[in-house]
Amino acid sequence: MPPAAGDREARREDVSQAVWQVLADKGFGGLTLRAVAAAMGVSTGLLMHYFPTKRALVGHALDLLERRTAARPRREPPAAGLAALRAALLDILPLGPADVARNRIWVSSWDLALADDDLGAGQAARYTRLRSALRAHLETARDLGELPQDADPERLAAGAVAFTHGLVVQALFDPGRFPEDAQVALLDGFLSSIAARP
Amino acid sequence: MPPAAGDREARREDVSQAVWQVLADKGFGGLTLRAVAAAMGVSTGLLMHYFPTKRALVGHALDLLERRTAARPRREPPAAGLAALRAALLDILPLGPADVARNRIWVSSWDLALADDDLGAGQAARYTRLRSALRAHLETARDLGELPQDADPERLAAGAVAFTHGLVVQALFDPGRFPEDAQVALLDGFLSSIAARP
DNA sequence: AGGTACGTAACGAGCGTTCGGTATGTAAGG
DNA sequence: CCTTACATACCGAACGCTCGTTACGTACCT
Repeated sequence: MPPAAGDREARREDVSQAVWQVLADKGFGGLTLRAVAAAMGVSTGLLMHYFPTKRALVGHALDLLERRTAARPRREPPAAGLAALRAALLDILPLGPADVARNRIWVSSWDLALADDDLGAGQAARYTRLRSALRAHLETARDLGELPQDADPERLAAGAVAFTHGLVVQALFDPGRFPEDAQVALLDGFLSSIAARP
Repeated sequence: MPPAAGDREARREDVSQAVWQVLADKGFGGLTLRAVAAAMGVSTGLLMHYFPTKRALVGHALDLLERRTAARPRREPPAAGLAALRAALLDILPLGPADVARNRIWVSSWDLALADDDLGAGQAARYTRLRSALRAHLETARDLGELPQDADPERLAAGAVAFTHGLVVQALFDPGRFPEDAQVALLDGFLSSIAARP
């Protein structure tokens, strides 16, 4: 049996965490193997021991970030429909330091994703998945009478994604102007604007 | 008198255009002086003749892109208020190839801007300027009765910027799913959702 | 013993930048 | 009008550095 067998995947996760740290700090322009190794206090040789190439190392870090994001603790939706949509969107916004770092990494990755067909397709697929998850909440909301009966859930889902991610970008660049309560107020304003009015 | 005096700034613009071309094609990760020189069919020596450093070259290209964007021909607002807001937002969306390239460059620049304090502050200032331009239209719209009387123009401006730029990002990654008419339909849906209802 | 887990050192490529050289033009001197 | 002087415009090669990657050595575990 190889020594410390089960640790191998754990080490790869450690490396990915260091990648996240460097990315959140310096962006993709400053992401070098030496910087990642320095962030871990190890040598670049270790990195190449666990990943065949830099691309694989970055790919694993982004994949793992997505899986961790999907599996992270979420807000309990207090009710179905619009309340659940609100909870899902609040989970996206950069309201805490961890969310800021996560969003920063995704926004930074767009430069690479727009130039690399594979990564670009992955990003597009992520958006499609997000829209269909939100669409479920919007369909429920419509059936509950929280939306106009003629509302188009797919279009509203795309709009909700647009609004939320556009807010993410503004908040990342100007956190002073978009503190937690300002982001929540903007989101609530958007949600009440799409809601059916009495 | 120096020979061909007035041409100097024109050459710097030529270089900046080549920078745009490389950025739209390969992103910041592929932006090298050799790539820019190759796109112009000149040597890297020429680039250093007109710019002291790569950072200055990139800075000039982004500055010039912003000025060109501000001075580009715009849609005639058919009326004041919401119609003017609609025209302004349509001018932002990637509805044609030129707008796609321009937006692609800005989105790509976010990786650099999030890591560089100067560029980040510039991006934040751009957002502030855009919001206040849109706020003017929203104030007019409110005064015209197109919005609820208690509408908050600054908050709505931030929301409109968020919606529009979030849509830009989705459209860049999935142009097949967001053709021109889909983007316009989404925008019109957003605008009618914030409008006062009869 | 032998395979795993590293560290250390080095390689070749590509980067931003520097340097010397050449061509071209204007400006001044005779 | 021709010559000299000098700045500008640009090229091609090269420098020093950093990058991703490779090769090799060593310690440890089984």
